[in-house]
Amino acid sequence: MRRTKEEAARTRRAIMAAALKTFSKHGIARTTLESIARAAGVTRGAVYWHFANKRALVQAIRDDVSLPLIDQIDFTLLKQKDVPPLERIERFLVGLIEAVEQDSRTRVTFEVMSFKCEYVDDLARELREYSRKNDRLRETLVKVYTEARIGMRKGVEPELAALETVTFLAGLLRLWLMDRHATGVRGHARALIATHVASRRAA
Amino acid sequence: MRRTKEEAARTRRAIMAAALKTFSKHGIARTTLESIARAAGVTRGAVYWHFANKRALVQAIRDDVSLPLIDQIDFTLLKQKDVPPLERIERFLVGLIEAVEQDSRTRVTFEVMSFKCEYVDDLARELREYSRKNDRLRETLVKVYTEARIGMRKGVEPELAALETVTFLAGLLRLWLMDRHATGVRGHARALIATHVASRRAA
DNA sequence: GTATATACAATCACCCATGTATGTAATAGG
DNA sequence: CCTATTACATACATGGGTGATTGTATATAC
Repeated sequence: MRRTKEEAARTRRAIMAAALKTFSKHGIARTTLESIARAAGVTRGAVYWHFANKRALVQAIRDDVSLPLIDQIDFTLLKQKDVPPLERIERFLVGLIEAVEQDSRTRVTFEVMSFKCEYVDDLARELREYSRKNDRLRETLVKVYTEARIGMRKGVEPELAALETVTFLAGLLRLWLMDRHATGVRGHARALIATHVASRRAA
Repeated sequence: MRRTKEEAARTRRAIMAAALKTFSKHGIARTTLESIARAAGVTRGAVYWHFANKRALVQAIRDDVSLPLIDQIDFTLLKQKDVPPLERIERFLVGLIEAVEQDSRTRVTFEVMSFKCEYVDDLARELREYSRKNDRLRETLVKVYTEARIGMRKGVEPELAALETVTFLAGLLRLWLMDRHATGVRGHARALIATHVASRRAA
């Protein structure tokens, strides 16, 4: 029963959505392609048609949220020259939190990648990529902090400040995702970000 | 061939060591009890004798490093009343980094728990426990920061400062563990910690 | 209009991990 | 010195997932 190209694209998205949901419930490793297919209302044949294997599926889901996010990051940090640099950094951090707050697909994908994924064998390279992304972000932040140096406290080196912001972001995202009942970081994310950025500002 | 109690304890430790090594290579999910047994020079019978199943093994490995670490934390932060509070916090952070730097068992265990473990089904409670540990650490830090208030910059609330330190620590550990080739955070951990604590100090 | 590629479904063969049950030798306890 | 328990090894039963193959109806291209 061959479907229209449009219908095929829809089943592809349905498989990805079902996979994400199942990954979130049972983790990537314990999720079988059969269960994904069932959740998507298709058979394993369809899954294997659209994706070579589970790893390719994971990759597709991952890219689906991370690629547009990266574009947005570069835009916020580098292109908005009319916004003062420190405020650009604050907006960037707030923007990321808002992304996971508002878009459930982004949030759940991050949850899966953070807590329900074993970075091993073939997936180990994903971790290295993540590391490189962090490094590129750090370099970008160095530029922005250098640009902002006039309004910053003395003794704050752009390199260290950038590294600390990357560190802060990594921890913030992790704790935000872990705080399911909003008793900890979730309620204070914006205040935390404000404090973090404010600690660079000159008095 | 029944062994002495001492020998039995040794095989138990050998199994845990072999398991940790294999978990680190292939992740928890893809590691079979058979491969652990082989790596430890025993059979699956021995593994099942000492541990009910894989989950119990993971739990044992985890507790083996985290329990003594927690004791040390409380001591450093609360008992050392002769050390000024902000310095206690710095020592605490440095102490954790030194623990993962110097003890390979601690380091690899953290690596496995951070990047090679899916927190799902039965293991989901481990994540909640980790969350609670973070929360207790936050409360402890609130006390220390309150004690340190005299020497701190104005406008720095103990609650937010504590939350930010927990956030910083989570990110620091994660990035430190990810930085396998010591090109990023690993070389600057102490400087980062110093900067973080310094950002609370009054000028 | 027909051929071919598409978008799946259905079936098959295989391996592999788990849990449990049983065997066994030595040791610790009395 | 004797017995029950310990500390494993060995053997067995079972289920479940994967990848590949085959089948098939229908778009789509020509």
